Amino acid sequence: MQNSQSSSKRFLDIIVELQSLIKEQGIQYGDKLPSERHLAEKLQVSRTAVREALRSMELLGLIKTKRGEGTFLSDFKKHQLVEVLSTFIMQQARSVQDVVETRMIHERAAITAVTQQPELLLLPVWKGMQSKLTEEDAVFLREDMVRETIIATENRLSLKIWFLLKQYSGVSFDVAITEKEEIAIVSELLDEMMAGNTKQALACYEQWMNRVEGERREIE
Amino acid sequence: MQNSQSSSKRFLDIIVELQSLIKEQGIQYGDKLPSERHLAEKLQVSRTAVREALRSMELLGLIKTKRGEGTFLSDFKKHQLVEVLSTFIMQQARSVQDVVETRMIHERAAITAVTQQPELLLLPVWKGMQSKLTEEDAVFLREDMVRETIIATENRLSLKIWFLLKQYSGVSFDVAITEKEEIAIVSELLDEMMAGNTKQALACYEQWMNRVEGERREIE
DNA sequence: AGTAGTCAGGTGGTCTGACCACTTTGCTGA
DNA sequence: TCAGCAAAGTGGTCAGACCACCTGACTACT
Repeated sequence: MQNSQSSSKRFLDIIVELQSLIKEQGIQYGDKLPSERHLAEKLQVSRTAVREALRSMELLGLIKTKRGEGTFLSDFKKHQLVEVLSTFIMQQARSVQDVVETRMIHERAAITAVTQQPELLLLPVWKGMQSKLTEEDAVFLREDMVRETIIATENRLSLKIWFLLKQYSGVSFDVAITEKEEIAIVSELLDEMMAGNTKQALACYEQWMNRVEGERREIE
Repeated sequence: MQNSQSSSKRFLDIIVELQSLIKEQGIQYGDKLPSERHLAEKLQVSRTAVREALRSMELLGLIKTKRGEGTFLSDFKKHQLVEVLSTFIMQQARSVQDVVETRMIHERAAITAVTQQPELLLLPVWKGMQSKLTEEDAVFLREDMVRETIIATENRLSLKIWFLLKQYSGVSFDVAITEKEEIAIVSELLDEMMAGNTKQALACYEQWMNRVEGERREIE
């Protein structure tokens, strides 16, 4: 993906050039990169500009630098990850709806996974949730409930993605639904989950989301 | 000169100092930061060093710079996004299995979404896939098939996440299943999808994955 | 021969001072 | 009054200079 802005971001161009250079020369992970001075000459920019690009890449974990020795290409997979993620971040999510929808994808998947693995239903967390439901405030319920569900799946990657999406999409779960209603729905969801009824649990979830959504429409 | 033996990464220190400075002065998202020259003087470092730190932060989306105007603290949500992302990136996914499973989460979600939206089933892509199935190699089938499905959902974020997960988990889809078998399964999956049978389509998908997985175990 | 010491060259880390391009501000003069 | 312009301030870039550190070759002594 070319960023194609009015090219005010020189150091971004340099990063791109650097990556294609790495590809061309077949530099492997752990190998040494050309020195800053050589890169500056090769790319026809100042060493300052090269360094700004390198420092950015270093902060992202793409490279590692050792004083007196040189700059080394870091691990492969981090590389790919960061590339796409950072591109996405720069371009900004096209719509908030994408973020919300993707978050819900992970939430549905967690509910499905938990209800289909009987051993996960024996975890003490669920009973704790049930008792809390009758006592406490409903404001944090959603967060706790879903988080615990995803934690139960033991997929840390999914958990992290969900976590960041949640922060990104913001939290505004206090309108358009009363606490009583929400408690009722969540309680039903929890019951269905513990009963191992995937379909019914998902239905509860959808109902819940329908009540809760719609308030975030004019955020952007 | 009070540096530095212990942590030779000056620009990292500067980032930390910058963030505490932001906190102290109560700078809000969207507010203007002190100019590079002022920061250099305040932190008792050169403007070069300040710039290296700022460029790193910019690549992470923490700040935005406008020539002739100044440097601005970026939006809150992006901030969180990047923070979590970078943490994740640094720590590395715990296991390859997480990545595979998360990828499959997105794939299942796409299949479900498409089969439940009749208008998406009218897209010409599917018929194109069907005809290709009888002609070409099966090697790229999986990739094409799944990608088109996710594209059809029009969730760009999910697509990007899937794309990076795919790269991350690597591709080794040519063993443990013959081309003929794979074509048969994919063909069935496609048929079920076009018929709008969510459940059957997902069942096909699971069957497919079961045949294809298991070969990637000793990659890492 | 083998070892310790020295030294030159390369590397990243930092700094200085100087331009450039751009925006805002405010002053000037008609 | 207000259009126009100059100055100041900002980020963007550059060249050149040190510094701290590492490596490797060379030297000199044992």
